[in-house]
Amino acid sequence: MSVVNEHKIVIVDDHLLFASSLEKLIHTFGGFKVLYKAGNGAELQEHFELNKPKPDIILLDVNMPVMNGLETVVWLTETHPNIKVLVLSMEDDEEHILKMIRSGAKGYLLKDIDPENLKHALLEVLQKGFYYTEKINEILLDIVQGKGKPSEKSLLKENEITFLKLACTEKTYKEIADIMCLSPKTIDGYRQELFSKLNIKNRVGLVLYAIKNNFVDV
Amino acid sequence: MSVVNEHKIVIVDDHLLFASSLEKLIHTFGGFKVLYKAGNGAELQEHFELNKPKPDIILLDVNMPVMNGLETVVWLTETHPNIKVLVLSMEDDEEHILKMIRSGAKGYLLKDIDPENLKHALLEVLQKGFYYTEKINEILLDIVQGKGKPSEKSLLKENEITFLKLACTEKTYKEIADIMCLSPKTIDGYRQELFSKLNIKNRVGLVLYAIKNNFVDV
DNA sequence: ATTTGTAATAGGATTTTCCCTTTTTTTTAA
DNA sequence: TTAAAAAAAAGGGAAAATCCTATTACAAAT
Repeated sequence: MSVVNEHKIVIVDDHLLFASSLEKLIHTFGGFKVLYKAGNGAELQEHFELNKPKPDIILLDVNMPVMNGLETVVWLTETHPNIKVLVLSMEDDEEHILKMIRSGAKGYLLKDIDPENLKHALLEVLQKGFYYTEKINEILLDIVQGKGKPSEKSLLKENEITFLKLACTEKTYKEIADIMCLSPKTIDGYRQELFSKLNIKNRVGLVLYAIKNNFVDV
Repeated sequence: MSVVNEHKIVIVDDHLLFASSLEKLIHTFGGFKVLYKAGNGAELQEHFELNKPKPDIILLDVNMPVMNGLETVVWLTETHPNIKVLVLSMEDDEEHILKMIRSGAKGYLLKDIDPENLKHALLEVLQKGFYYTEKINEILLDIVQGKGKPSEKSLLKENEITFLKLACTEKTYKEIADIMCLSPKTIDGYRQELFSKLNIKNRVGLVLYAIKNNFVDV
């Protein structure tokens, strides 16, 4: 395979060891070349600003410091729509998957896949423009059919989510109201609404729910 | 390098993609051979029972299903003390690090290290029998010197831990008092003591602390 | 027997949370 | 533009949580 025909890949992952290892793996596939690696979205932007050659595919991690996967895919979709973004993640929940795909990711791969699977995904995304694993397809299908939890997150409104996140701190509701520039009474309303929606009794329930559903990190 | 002189490695990680990639990386080091990979401790045991050749070094992930890193390292230390276990983890908190090292791990590497660093670690562990990164060394030193939190868990008394766990439910303190067969005022005492010890302000802080420190599962 | 230390408990005040209902404001849609 | 819906805000009260300072019970040490 001549150099000009090699497909260009960039890896964005804060785990250097994984990124470097992955690079070696991809080289064994043949036909692919890893241009460079970036530790997060911000680093990727820096590379782009230096006018380095642009990749055909970006393999993107979700959990990263500074500029995470979601922010990165949003930025990429806006500025470089031709680059195919394949998300590489350990999270297999609908929340994450949906968010990334909605934001423009062309595929979502779990990190426990077979190497051959990755190779296949790379080829598919070049050929068809997208690639979803069976598992991801199932989840997507469930959602389309209204089964499953159609992104339970959509059950919550924007402000409710903001409140929910703040409720997972040691701030009082009054302080939360200040931060959100709303009346404490409005916050009390959100609280009540969430208790009812989520069928919980108190703020501890709120915190547990938020953590279980990845609204906040522990 | 002749085959007989190659150092034998086994990778235990549930992320097949990472394990496979890492294998390729290690092959580029030269002098090392990955015998096989296992998805968790139980799989590793199966391999061992088949009387396959034993590795010199095991690269071990912490978070795995079925049989996790800690259980695996405990088992390995008991049954195969000659095999050097290097932990590969994303968790950089003292809890995890200490637990693994106390259980017999010969080194603890974070997954964001440089590939050269891994090579160095592999060589060191063979030569010296152990390898700790600077960061890990610092943490260990802090603990030896009594600084840091020497396993904060011991800081909490039995009853305080019981209360802490119950505080992570939607029960009121009165209900918790009933469950523990103590006066609500005693519970209030535990509460106050924990707030002071852990430097937190309210029950949310209690819940967050308990989850972070694995007193409860989410 | 007395001191000492610790766990359990109490009193009492204040703040925060929680609950139910209603009103005002803003947005959306007809 | 007007009616309907949604979001924000409020009143008022009860329960729970928080805080600070004692006091009692009991075992260990002197």
